[in-house]
Amino acid sequence: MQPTPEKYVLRRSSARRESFRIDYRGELNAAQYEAVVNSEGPFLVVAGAGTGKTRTLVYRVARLIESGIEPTSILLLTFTRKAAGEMLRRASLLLDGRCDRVAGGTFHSFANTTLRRFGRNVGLESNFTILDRGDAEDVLNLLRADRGLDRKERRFPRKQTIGDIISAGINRNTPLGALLESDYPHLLDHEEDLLALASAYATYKQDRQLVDYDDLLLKLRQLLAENQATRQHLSSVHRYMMVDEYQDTNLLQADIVRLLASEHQNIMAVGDDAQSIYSFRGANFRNIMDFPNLFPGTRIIVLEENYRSTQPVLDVTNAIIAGARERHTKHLFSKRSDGPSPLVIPTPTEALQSRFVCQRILELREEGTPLSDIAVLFRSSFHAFDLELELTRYELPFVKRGGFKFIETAHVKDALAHLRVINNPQDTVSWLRILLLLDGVGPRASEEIMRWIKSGPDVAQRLEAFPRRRFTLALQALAGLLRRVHQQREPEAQLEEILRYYEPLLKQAHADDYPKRRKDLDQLLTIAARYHTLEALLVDMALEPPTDSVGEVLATSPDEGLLTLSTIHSAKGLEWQAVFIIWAAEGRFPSTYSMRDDDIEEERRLMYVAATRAKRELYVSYPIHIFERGVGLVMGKPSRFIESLAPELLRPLTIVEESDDWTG
DNA sequence: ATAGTGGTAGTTTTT
DNA sequence: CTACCACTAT
Repeated sequence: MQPTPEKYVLRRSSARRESFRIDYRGELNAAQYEAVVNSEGPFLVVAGAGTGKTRTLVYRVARLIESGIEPTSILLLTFTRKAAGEMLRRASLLLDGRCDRVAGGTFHSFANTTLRRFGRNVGLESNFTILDRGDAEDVLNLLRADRGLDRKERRFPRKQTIGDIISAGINRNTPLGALLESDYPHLLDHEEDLLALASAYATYKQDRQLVDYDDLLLKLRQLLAENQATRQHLSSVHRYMMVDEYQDTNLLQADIVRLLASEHQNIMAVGDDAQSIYSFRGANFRNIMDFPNLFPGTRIIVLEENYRSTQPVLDVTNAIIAGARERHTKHLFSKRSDGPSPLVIPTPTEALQSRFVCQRILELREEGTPLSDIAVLFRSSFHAFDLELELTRYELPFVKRGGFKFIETAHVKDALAHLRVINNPQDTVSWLRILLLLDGVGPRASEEIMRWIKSGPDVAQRLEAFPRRRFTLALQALAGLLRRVHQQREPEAQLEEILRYYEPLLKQAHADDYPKRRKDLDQLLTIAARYHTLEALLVDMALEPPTDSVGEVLATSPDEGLLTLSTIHSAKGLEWQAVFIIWAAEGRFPSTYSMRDDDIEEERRLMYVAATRAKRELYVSYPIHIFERGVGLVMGKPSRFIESLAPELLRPLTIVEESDDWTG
């Protein structure tokens, strides 16, 4: 063991300290200030909802740069890339354009760029392909069939379940056997097959330069753990690290953080245990409390003054979280005491719930709240279907975030598959998609063709030379396409070639709804036009696919901003003047699928996240009569999270329909 | 080996 | 409602 030399830190002279352009002391409260001006060593900032967490991070970035630190040596890991971009944009406004040069993004996007550069050390070429969840399931399905597991007497779990299990094992750092015992005891019979399948899956990907979401993190950790030189290099490059939303990171991500900070320990984690809502991705709200164990000597800063919401709103959110089984760490308070009482609105039916929301939004707009400052939040994407129709009738323009992803529709995946094999000819997942589109080609023939093209360098040439006459015409057309695409430089032009080839196939397969699908492809073309390399396009489609879908009335009123409809998960970190939470009914929220103890606790935190999005007005509604498919009309019960709240906190509002006759 | 049909079970949240 | 399975006809 080498003795580590003791360090003596030279402080910046006070003359230098006076020269900061930003008045940090004046613009931040004491706790925020402490988090902003301390740059050396590990910090944990426990920041309640609306306590200026983002503000703190933004000012800290500015402060670091103003202190003379190279922007590129700062790494800001956030939950979405959008969040990182937003923060850096704000920092740039605050200070100057240097802030744009800060490295920022999600764990996954950071892993992606790092592995493209240094992945060779863990067996990855720079052109690896990222599999999304659907692709991963396709592979699992294939392997399951190969092993005859689909034909067993005792039914083997569905591909989605298999994917869940394998992914959970990785993200929770738990061996499959233990995981089955604790979470899937009914599948213990299949333990051996599942283990074999998991390892076959890993080999399959490794052999073809395929990487799923979990692999991005797994390989990055492996790289950092096994390759000392790379770890030291990366750690020295990223001398100042910040991790946002730490409560939603998992053990694998914690490992990565620990390794990345190994050279300097300059790491600030920011989060709120009460807002941990991603356990299905392996996050555990206790992880954030483990941070000081990961980094001995961690200083903890707690932000408790809420700047977002009025006290009446906070009283409700505090009451919601007070019902949690485990105590959380903070009690929020606000200086904004004025404001209307939050309301709970039982509506006779779902249709009336939608009408109530629309009508109240119209009133809010007349009272001067722009649509862009109003949001409707829900547990699950489909809860908003009825409301979407009603909003269209009321001509209220909206964006919907979360839920449906056009990237996952079959036709978009088909088109992208053609681009993907250009980038990585070993991408058999995409080859399979492409080949199955051809007339008379099924799984067997695809398999044969893929084997055939693998054994030669020029794919197009091999396709044309495939010996079975039956497929010659189709394969020649495909080969021609590949050649034309290769001649194009811009992703947009490449995609145009592909669509010219793919359109007839699409028309044939989906004669009925062809126009609708064609519109999605036009959308894809518009997106592709924003990119100048194929790789960048494909990476973004995998890691940050477009999730906003815009309501149809958009065209009529582009200027006045859009109302936001959002799942609560996608609303994380955002805020609005007025927030509606719909479908706050037992069975929907909490969802029927989340009735186990741990799950219920997370559902409660989810309700907390939803309610804390509101600055001033909060409306919680649920239908009394619910039409349940297959069952008929049932009585809706208010969500347990709001039912127990005192009427002084959450004032009940009764819906009365205007009667038709005016006689009386 | 593939394509088409008919019946049935499952139906959240996201990188 | 749709994705998935089993089955049948080509």
